[in-house]
Amino acid sequence: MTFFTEQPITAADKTFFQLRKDIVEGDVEAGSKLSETELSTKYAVSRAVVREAINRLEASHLVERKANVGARVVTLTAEGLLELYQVRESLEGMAARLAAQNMTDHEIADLQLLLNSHSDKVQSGQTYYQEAGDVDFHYRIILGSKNKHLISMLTDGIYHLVRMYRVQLGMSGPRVTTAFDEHKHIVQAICNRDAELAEMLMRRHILYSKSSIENKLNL
Amino acid sequence: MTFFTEQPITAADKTFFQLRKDIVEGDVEAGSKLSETELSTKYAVSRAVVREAINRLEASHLVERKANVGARVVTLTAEGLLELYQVRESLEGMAARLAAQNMTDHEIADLQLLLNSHSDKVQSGQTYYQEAGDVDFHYRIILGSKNKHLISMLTDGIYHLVRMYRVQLGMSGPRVTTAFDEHKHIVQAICNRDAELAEMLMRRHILYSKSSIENKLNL
DNA sequence: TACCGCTAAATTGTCGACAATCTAATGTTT
DNA sequence: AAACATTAGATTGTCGACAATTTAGCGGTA
Repeated sequence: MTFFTEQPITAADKTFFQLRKDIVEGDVEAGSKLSETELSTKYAVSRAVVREAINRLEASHLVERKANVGARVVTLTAEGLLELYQVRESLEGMAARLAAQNMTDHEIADLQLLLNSHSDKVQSGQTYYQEAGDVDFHYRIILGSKNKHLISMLTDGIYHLVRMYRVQLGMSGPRVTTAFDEHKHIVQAICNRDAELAEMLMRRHILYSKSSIENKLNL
Repeated sequence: MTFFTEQPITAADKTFFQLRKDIVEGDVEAGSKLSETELSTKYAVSRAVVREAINRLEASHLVERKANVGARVVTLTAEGLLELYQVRESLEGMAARLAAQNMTDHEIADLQLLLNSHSDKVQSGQTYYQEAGDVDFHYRIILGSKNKHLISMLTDGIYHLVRMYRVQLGMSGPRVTTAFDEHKHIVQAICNRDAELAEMLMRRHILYSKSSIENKLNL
């Protein structure tokens, strides 16, 4: 998932996006070492751009780096999932609250349209589009918060990690049917400009989402 | 303020820390352009390490970068301050809640010792150490949350920006006397393992802190 | 005068080579 | 045999040079 707003300019951009995709989708194994020379031949660029890409991945918390030693892809653990969803619950709850205050009427109307299109797809059983739709839904609310730091922390940092857990633990999409109703209620709260309710519903929604993953993992 | 846990290894580390300090303390003006060649001569390193330092500063949200154009130090605005404290309130509130759950008894005892030493200094009117003490206080609670993502977001990202606002807007330290009492109550809540209260008190504490800055700025 | 294209200077992006550091294997000593 | 020192290989860190892009100034044209 490369968010539609960000498009690569330099070679370092392209390498970063590609490498991030490969990591999130598991083509580069979790926990594996990232050799700079190896990657530079693999992606046909110089070591300098690979280094820049790795630096950005480190800032995204997708790899960990030690000076004079190298970078490794993060490993997925149950504690990591717990910590991740703790901050996600707090941040996205806040995003929903701010979105209820700051989204324009037009943006809210668009959000409802998005939800309706999802409704059609859910009823016709197209689970394939569900994940992208879910990401899109959350993404719009995050942007709707209009808070630069919040947006950056979630879209640059947290979200790709969330996706990494989802993809690699074999959850093609979130709980399809029930999650849709939760989305609906959140949008309703935002539409009513009920900030506190929107936050609470979003927090609960993410809590459910975490439980769903945990159950499938029998942690 | 360079946190005591992080010590520079490579030249890029040193340059990053130095440049961050210069930006936060205003020696490099807010909004000014960061010329790579200029900085490389100034700090006596190659452009490559300057580029890496700038990349990290970008990840810290202290500079903004545009491809093929360059990097500029962020500008301080009233909206920026509002957005910053919104996320700070949420994140540090969360940190206090988790700290009440996850800090060891020993860590809590240490925190109380720190507070006592502050008490002495406040009574003897040593406002000079107040800011460092305040940072240290918040820093320990953040670490006490034991949540890797939360720690990283606050110490790597948010905190240096907060300090940049404080320093450049001429607030040598936070509201000395009243803030100390607030700290005391927060520690008390943590000591009682009262997570909800700790969160609430921390949020309020930060809210007051924001108001204090806003008043001094007559925004 | 205002607008457009062009050129030249300056700046950023990329590259390959060299230096510094770590790692692992080998050999040495107790 | 175990612990330590040494050394060779590989990997990361740093550097200066070149390529690509942007920016600003100049001249030309409507």
